[in-house]
Amino acid sequence: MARPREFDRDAALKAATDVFWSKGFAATSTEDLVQAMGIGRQSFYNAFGDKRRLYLEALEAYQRNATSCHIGRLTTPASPLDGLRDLLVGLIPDDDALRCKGCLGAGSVGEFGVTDPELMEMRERMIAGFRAKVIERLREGQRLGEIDPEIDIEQAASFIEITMSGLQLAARGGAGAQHLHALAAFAVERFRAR
Amino acid sequence: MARPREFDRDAALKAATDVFWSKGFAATSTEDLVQAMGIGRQSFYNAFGDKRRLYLEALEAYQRNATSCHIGRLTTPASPLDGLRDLLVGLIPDDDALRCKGCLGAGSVGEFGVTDPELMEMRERMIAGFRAKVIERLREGQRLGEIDPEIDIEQAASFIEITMSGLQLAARGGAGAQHLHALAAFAVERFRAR
DNA sequence: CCAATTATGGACTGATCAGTCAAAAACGGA
DNA sequence: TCCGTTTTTGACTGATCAGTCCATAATTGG
Repeated sequence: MARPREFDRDAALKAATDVFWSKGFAATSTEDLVQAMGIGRQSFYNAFGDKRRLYLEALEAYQRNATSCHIGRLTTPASPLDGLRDLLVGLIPDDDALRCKGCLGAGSVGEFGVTDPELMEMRERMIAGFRAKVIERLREGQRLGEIDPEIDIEQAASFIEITMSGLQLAARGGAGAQHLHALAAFAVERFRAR
Repeated sequence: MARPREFDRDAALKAATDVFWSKGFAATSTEDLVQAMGIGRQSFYNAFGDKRRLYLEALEAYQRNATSCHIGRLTTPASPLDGLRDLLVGLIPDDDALRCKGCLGAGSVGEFGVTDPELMEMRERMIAGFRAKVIERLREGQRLGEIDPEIDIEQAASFIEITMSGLQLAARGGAGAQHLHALAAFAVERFRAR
């Protein structure tokens, strides 16, 4: 029907995601973006709307992928406690350049806080399914006697969430992989029944 | 000798701190700042250098004050575990508007990551004394039998640090005061000897 | 091969950015 | 009172911001 686009939309989105991930929304210019994406300015606006829409789309895709990876690590091991440990340890890449980018989702919370309703809605939507899986695994852990039976599951789930945030912010701040891996294991160990 | 300045430098710094705290560095314009500080543009540059220097000065004062408050709460109670709980619970203001600003220090880590050596140096300088106090209190807790003797103190201190970050990021994201207070208590309870 | 449609490249927009300049104003010391 | 020093005020700078316009190019269905 018409001229097809010359660039790979997904690849461009990925490139844009990396820029937002490293620099945040406000510090990223549209010039930064079109440069990194390797496309023209008009193609940018044609394909992605505007800077804000692109950010939302990048964040959504990032979160969807991240959540899926998290759930994979959480649910793969036979032992629930192992699953929780894999979840937390897996947040922290060994590669320095990657690790010190932190988490785009956490960055978004830090940058926008409660000021953007659309972002808050996205966060809630993304967290719900993940949290349910964590709760499931925690219950299983208690049933198997791995996890302290006196622990409140809902609170434990929230605790896992803030531990994830804390780890990711520490990673963004330059903390070492080994240190953070040990810390992740330490956190999970606090749940073990004795 | 010369014309004295008409505005209160400390008050202006406080006003600027609030803007950076709410909006972050990049999203704050110098116009925002002079507006909030209630001073003229040239007075701004005379008294504070430039936007970046002002940010550094605001962050330094903020951190110094915050750290001092943290140490106060940590060390006041007779029981080390109570001190640790007061430390974490005290991070979370009841006032919604204040709480959802989160922590300027955490915001700075999120915004700049490892990209700014001067900020990293400041972070390390600020954390050192505080961390020492936490370690002291943890040791005391173990000596008194309040804290699980099998816990590694260095890791526990790091764990307290990332829990603080996690709580503050959650607060910035809009989490409720009651919820976060309970979570703070939950985290400390993971240390208790049984 | 033409018409309709979409993509592309590059110039362009007004707004806002951080920071500066120059002149007037306000003070203390002589 | 007048001088030297600093603050204040408001206009101004070039750069960069996000986003648009338009002419040209490439494609497919008819």
